[in-house]
Amino acid sequence: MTKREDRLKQLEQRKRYEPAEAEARVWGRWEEARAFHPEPEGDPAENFSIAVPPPNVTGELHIGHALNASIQDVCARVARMRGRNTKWIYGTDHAGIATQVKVEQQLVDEGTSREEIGREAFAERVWQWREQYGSRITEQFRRLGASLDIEDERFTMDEQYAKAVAHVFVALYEKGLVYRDNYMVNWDPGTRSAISDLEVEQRRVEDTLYSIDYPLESGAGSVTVATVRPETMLADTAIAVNPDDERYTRLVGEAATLPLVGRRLPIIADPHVDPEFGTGALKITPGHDPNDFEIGRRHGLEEVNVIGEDGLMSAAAGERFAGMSAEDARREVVAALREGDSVSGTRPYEHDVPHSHRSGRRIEPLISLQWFCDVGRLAGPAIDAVRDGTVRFHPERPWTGVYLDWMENIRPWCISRQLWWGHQLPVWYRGEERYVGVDPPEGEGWERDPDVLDTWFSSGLWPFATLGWPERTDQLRAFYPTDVLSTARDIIYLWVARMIMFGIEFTGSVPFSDVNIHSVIQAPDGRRMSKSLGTGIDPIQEIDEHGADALRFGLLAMSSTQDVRFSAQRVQQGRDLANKLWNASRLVLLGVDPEATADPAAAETVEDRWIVSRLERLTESTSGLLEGFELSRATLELYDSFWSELCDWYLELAKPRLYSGDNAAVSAVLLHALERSLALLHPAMPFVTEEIWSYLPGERGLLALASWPEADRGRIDDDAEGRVGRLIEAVTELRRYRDEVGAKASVPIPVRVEAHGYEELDGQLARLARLELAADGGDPVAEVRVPGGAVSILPSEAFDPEEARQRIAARRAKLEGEIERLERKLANERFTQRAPAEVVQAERDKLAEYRAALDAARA
RNA sequence: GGGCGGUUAGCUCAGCUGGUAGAGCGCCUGCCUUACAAGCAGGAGGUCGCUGGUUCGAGCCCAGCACCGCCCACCA
Repeated sequence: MTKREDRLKQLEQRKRYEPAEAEARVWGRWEEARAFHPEPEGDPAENFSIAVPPPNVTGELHIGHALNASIQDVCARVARMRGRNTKWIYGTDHAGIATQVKVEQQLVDEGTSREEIGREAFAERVWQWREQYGSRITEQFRRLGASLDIEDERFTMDEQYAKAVAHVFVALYEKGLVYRDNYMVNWDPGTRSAISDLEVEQRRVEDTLYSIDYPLESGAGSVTVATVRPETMLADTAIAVNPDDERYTRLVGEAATLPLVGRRLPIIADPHVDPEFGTGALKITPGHDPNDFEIGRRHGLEEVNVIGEDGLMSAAAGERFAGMSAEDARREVVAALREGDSVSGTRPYEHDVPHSHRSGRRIEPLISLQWFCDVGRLAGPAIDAVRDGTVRFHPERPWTGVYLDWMENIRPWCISRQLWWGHQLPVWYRGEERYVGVDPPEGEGWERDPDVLDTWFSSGLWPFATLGWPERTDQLRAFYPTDVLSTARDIIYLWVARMIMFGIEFTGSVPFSDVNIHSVIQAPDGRRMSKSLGTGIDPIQEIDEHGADALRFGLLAMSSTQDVRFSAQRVQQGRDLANKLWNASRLVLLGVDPEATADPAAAETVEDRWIVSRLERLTESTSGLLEGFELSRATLELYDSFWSELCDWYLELAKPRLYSGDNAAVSAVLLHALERSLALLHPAMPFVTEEIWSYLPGERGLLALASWPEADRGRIDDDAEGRVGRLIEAVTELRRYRDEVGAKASVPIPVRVEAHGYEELDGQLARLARLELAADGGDPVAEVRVPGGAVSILPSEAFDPEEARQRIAARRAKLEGEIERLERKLANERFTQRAPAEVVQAERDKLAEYRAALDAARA
């Protein structure tokens, strides 16, 4: 037995596609060939590169990662097949807060804490954690078939990467774009760190709104203010009213006395105050409220801090309250005010309150000494790049607008974090001296700033820092700028915008030209998919059950431009398609002439020309859809064409010739159709297509490295498409007739074809519709309209004539209804006069067709 | 408070520049037809959220309303 015969025997025995077994083997072949590891040759214009959004090192692949990986893999595989030197940049993110929290939890479980073991030991623990779990996500990407350059893995805390981060910080500092300032920040009591505006989320909260009377200094009564946070009154430094509020005009310039504290509070006028709210008088607490902070700076007010970074009341709160938690202080302050009879009212009050996205704790606005990045000055070129199309969002609407709106109103970014895991600031202090530099300062006595950078600061450098920037490496020269970035919408501001800003600022070019924003996949019941809710779906489990190709197909098919619910049926559809591909391939490969090779030019019949033509159209359309990132449409169209056209029609049409002695031509066409289908489906379903590819005759390399088909318009054949199209319609009509009149499946019906256009196809018509062609045979008992005429049904025992009569009556009724509708439409002068001539003509043609059909149905 | 998106067959979703609605799954009927029962053939099922408007003609355009969801926002 030759090797080839052995392979075919194997194929014959494998009646089902078993993904688990095939996938491991196929991955091995790719890896052995180092198919996804490019050499840094050529230039970015001819090469293709795409940087994966780096997952958290300690994380696991979730369904969103799986979708995004499928999308990026389609892009990478198509580019690779097009012969472009393709690099899909791989790596993970140190994910400051998220990782630190996990490791801290581990320490707590061991009965210790990060404070106890110290900063250095803590960092070591995190690195250990990474060693332990860092490879898990890589393995998961493998299972999915993602053609990442896994050999060349990066990590945002790598030494080289850290150097890039420090370099950027220092450069921005030297330009004055990074600075240290005492400013109001979002303090997260949970992580005990400042966080940026983007890490804050609003939550609906039930509070109590207290009305408090502040006596006027003049002794002439009091001013009543409203607050949900009475404990902050201890830090009040003014009372503000609206300048147009006539009730208070007289009081502006006077002062009130702060109860419990005795501080003198000037009464000031500021347009921020809404006269409609409460009494129209607002207590101003510049130290603990972002609005009041702004008002305070406008009016040069004193900034008092009564709540510390530990969440406890500070000494400035006074002896009575110092050391209490803010919550305790609230109760005590209210009690004290009540003693003084200063509380004039309370009412329940529901409003939005900022919370930490990370810890879930209520944000404590504080004035704190932090580092900021003046992104406003980096935004200009990043806005222009999107405006002029250098960077394009897909879909363009609404994301271009979303991006631009945010960028145009961008505010300073607080970049320092009071954490231990992350890029420590390259800043040192010695007394009043400050040193900022990539390398540590010379000399004794320098102390390094303990803060680390916001994780998104380092992520913002991802597309170029992964390639070795700021060194001018071969990788950078070959693959930067990258081509595509794909992500969900939730990190457009956090990540995408910052990459564009940093990319332009530091490399002089945008980091990518196309940004694909994909769906967010929700749980099947419409809730958010999340581990804590128990609504998550594990992609690896899906792969175990249905295969990677099935999951990939399902995800690509279900995603679109809007959020979608996870659809198990789509995954199943993918599994079915993989199996269908497998079995259709068995039919072809086991039946084909052993000497044959794929050749569309071998087409000898109209149906051969038809499938060749259809495949060219499919090729053209698939390429177009993929270029426009319409992956869902592309995937579903491929499914439909392969299943309905190639399998349901062409394979059935080809069978008689395939099984005849003279099957050389049909073999060549079948192999062509199979090769073309495998190539087009490979980016979406790489495993099964690669597996089948290995069974094709002849010496051939990997499908992953084969060339992407280019549509040949010269092979598009309108005549063949028209004729086979009519054949399909006729067969369907006749099958429906058979079914309706209850003809037994196994008994052919005698007929006489009285239609033109079936010259080379009447044999196929008879076979597929199970007819017996007769030249004569007496008077027909019925007629079935088919394109180009009718098929007369001759008397036989194949069905019940009464059934047939009823069917004809029903058909006549339907046709009469249609005719009436069209007649009415065409009698309407406003339609015939105003509608375009071709539309009117089309309606007339349709009417004529229906009338002819009705006429024929009289038989 | 501002903005964006959704509402189409029992379920999940398509529907490009307006010309009498599509897919998968599910359902019904008939088939183990030698690639595939994870299959084949046929079928039923929709007043396209509501109300107006523009148009010869609206799922598609305009206005308003209802419900659902998301994003942004410094009214205590």
